[in-house]
Amino acid sequence: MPELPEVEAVCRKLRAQALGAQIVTARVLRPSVTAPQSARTLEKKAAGRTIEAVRRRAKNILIDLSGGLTMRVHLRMTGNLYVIPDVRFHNHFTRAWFELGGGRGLIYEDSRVLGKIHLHPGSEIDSVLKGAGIEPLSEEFTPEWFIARARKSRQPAKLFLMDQKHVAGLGNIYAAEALWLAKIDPRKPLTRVSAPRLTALHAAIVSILRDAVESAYIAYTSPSGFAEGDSFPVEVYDREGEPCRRCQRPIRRIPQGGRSTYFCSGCQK
DNA sequence: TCGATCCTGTAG
DNA sequence: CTACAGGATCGA
Repeated sequence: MPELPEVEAVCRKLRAQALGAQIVTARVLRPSVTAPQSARTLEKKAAGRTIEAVRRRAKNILIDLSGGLTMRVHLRMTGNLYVIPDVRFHNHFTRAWFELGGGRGLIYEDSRVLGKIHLHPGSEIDSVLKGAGIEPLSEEFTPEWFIARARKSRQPAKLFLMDQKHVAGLGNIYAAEALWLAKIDPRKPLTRVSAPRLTALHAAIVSILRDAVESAYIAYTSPSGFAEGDSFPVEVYDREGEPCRRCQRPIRRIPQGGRSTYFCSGCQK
């Protein structure tokens, strides 16, 4: 579920619902979620603190707590974090819950339990996140920056986009979508892509992420409270064998870095 | 740069 | 049953 847009949407919603709330009790149902940190320590240290801010850096959700502690949540593949009216009604995929004032619940659910919840002193956060690449929706992410960076890597385009140390936040879906929009072959190193086309890729990344944040936010704000999957209109992802909407040739699926890459070999050169 | 690994659910 | 999953890390 989560790439940058979904993580951003989760943050926005948490801000609207949990800012200023106190964590009355914390409970970790699956200790592997906090490993290598101690689940009991998180339970003890989070209890009694107030949620002062909710921020996002790369795909990390940063929840600043009173007393100078920050709870860092990484959703990985199947994690989700949201508020429910009554903490007692969490489902069986819940791996940790936090009782908020008034009996509401901040729920961390994660069917595959690949995600993480870690506690850090506020002073430690910068060093923990220092490996994360540039924020693609920030002012600093310019075409010039992107072209310079792309020229330094010989990775295939798709792997470059998914490598969090370059640009933070793109995942398997939006990396493929951006390459389709910019008409770039995912196997081709960006060192061999022209500057105009890299500029197009930069623009594709920004516009896709912007749109996807809105789609994800709308999906999460839908009547059900939170939604499974958003309605962002994908052009290639999970469309193997279906016709490319530009040139009608069938979308292909190939393995790259142990993941599936979807693309159109007709118009992505 | 590839493969295995973390863990569980679901689709074919 | 097998394959695969919107992520990231580690060792060969």
